[in-house]
Amino acid sequence: MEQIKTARTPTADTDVPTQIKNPDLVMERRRQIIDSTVKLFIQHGYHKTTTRMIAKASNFSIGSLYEYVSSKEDLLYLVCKTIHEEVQEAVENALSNTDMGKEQLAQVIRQYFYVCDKMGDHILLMYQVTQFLPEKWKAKVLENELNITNIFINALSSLSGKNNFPKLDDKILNLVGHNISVLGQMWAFRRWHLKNNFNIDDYIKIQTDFILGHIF
Amino acid sequence: MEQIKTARTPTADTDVPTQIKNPDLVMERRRQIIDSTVKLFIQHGYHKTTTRMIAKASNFSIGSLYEYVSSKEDLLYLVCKTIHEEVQEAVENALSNTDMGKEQLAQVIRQYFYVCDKMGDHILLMYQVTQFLPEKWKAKVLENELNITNIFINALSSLSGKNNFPKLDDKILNLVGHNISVLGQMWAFRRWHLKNNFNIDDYIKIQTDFILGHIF
DNA sequence: TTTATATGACTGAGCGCTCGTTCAAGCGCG
DNA sequence: CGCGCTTGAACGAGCGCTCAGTCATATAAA
Repeated sequence: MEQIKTARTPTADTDVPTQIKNPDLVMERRRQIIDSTVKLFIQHGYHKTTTRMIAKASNFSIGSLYEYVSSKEDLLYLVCKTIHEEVQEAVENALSNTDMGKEQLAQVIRQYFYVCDKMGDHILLMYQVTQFLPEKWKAKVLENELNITNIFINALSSLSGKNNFPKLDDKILNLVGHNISVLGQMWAFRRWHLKNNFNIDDYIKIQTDFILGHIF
Repeated sequence: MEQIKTARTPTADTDVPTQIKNPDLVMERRRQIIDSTVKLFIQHGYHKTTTRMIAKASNFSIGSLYEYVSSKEDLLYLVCKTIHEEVQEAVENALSNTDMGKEQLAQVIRQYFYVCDKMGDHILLMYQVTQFLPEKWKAKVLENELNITNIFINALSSLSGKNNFPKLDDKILNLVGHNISVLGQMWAFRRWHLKNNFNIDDYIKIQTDFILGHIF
């Protein structure tokens, strides 16, 4: 089975317009802005965070904020994109160049679940906030989400039929990939219950057994 | 393992205050209001749905609306509660009185997944909207969510160690119950991708294999 | 070096508008 | 009349976003 391409996003955010001429300045300032905005969105949610709060937290005037970003919705998109980039990078780092085996897959899962633990607030934020994106941005964000899931699907399919693993249908591999994605995120969005009963290592152990149990 | 109690909610909504004296009238009118509100929330989301829209859709004046419900947030709570009641009832109906076996569990899962399919919009709404509840209501809603999950956990534990099924740790059963819950909901909140690749029966088949594969 | 001019990042008062909520007045029935 | 219920105009807090203006710095001319 051929690998699904994961479209890599350019580091520059050319898709969101700005009034400022100097591109380096745009990068730097947007960093500041996005960082403060993520914190505020996590703390107060999207709607209760005002553009004035964002400006203040990033040490700008509102006017200045709107030189770097053309609307609150565009800013939301930048936030989502940044979070996805961070998750994707972390998971890709867990992929070794060595052949994929059962143990390597477990490693990737572990790494991903650790990211979900570390970035729990961010994952929750994504779930809460995607709905407010205008359609054009929403499509991009779902594409990014799919890119991450595809990492798992590719990992799975690269060991399907190899060694002593059964050759599995693409549909099944696809769905299992999604399951891995979602079971990681579940640690974030059900933490109100899970954290009372498990620590992250318990969770990883049981879920890895759960996932691998079926297939092998 | 003893069954976890699923606290049954009273049908009357005594927790949300009203100005109207006649309780039957309150029940009837609130039904109307909640029904229209669910539709509007699904269509436009919580914030873009105005109280005026709600009033108009339920054939009330805004003033009247506020006689039956004390705030938009309270109304949101009633909506969430109603949705949970509907899901819970449907799943409980799938529980037969006969002893739980592998096939019975599969039936419960199937029934639940069908509910998730039918109520996809509602499930999505719950995910989008819980965050806007004031703390006191949020706790209640999460409790209701847990009640539904506990149905699965109880079903699982009632066949743990029986017949030729392995005796499993409570922690594992607990987590698998949550997995069933979430994998059902996943059909709703990832439908933007899943519906392109599966129909609900494919989905149920593969996911049931996935879930049962680990345990037995 | 000094002076004039141009550039563009930055400022914040304020505009236009929306929305949740209230309340004084009205209505119909016993 | 009194009571229960209904009405919708009015309120005012709060929001995203704009734009006329300031000021530090770069460049050009004298």
